[in-house]
Amino acid sequence: MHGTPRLGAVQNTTDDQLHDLVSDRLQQTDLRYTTSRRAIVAVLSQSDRPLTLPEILSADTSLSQSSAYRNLGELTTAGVVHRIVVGDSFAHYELAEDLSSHHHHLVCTNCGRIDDYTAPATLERELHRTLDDIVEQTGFAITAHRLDLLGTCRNCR
Amino acid sequence: MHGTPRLGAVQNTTDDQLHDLVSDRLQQTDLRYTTSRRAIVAVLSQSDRPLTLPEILSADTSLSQSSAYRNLGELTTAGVVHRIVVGDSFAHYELAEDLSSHHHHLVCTNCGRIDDYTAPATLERELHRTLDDIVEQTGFAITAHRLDLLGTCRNCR
DNA sequence: CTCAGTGCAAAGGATTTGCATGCCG
DNA sequence: CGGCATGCAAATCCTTTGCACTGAG
Repeated sequence: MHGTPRLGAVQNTTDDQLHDLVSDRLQQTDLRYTTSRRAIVAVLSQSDRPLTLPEILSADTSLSQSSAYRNLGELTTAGVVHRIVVGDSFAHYELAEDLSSHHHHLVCTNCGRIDDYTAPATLERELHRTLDDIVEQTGFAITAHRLDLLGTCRNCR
Repeated sequence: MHGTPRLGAVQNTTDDQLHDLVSDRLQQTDLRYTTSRRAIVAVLSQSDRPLTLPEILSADTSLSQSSAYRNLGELTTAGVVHRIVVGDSFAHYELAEDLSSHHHHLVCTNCGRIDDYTAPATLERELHRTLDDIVEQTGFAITAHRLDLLGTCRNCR
């Protein structure tokens, strides 16, 4: 995002590079990169949209619910995973932006599905300009922005 | 928002105008504009930021929890109230945009507080241009957008 | 061996709902 | 009077946590 990118951030990684990077990041907090944590990261990296816990579990049936929740929590703390909360029902999880790429979300207000989309550079540029202004105007220290587009997805129309 | 504004939308209403408008909108679904519903609307209209249920209850101690939840739900269905879900913990509620004005939110990731802010016209213009593009590119029917700025509020710094 | 990780089952917490009562139209 | 509204208490449901067990280093 704006500001200094995290050390080791990458845009296009191979699977191996991704896992090495995650492994490093976990070790900084004395966390092991276990089989199930690796499985979660693999599932998320193979998806083109944020997934719910049930979706993650059914993508890899070897995972157990409570550990998946626990590991998602730790991966989130370690800056590997990003948690998205939209409505009620399940939260969505995706890889952190610096392990994937900067993007925004299309949120279906009918079924809750979330898709990724990348905003045009012109918009992002204008956005960043505005963010700088706001930092000056308000006492707010902005660390991230989120541009969600709400509507009805193709399936629900 | 973009598209046709709802009939009866206003930017600057007196309290009376607001309540009349809400009353009309409720009657269209055979809902009465009762004392407690009016109280909720009054609390929200007097706030310059979205409020949680505990905040609403403490702003008007005559309200009871379950009825407040139920009424907020009905007001939301009737298009009078907008529900904002950010993290876990409590949801936030505000008057619908066409009863207040188009704005976005500064979300404190530390204490959960949400403040309103109005984006510059240039940004909104660019944003709308992008939205139109996206509607064409994806099968997504966009009904609203949400630009949240995440960071740390003045109190938490 | 040690200590983090796992998984089951139980607990938590915001929100919803069943139901008997109250009250507006 | 009839039906929506209310409020208490109980139920829901996603998520977290306690605890005993397992496994990697």
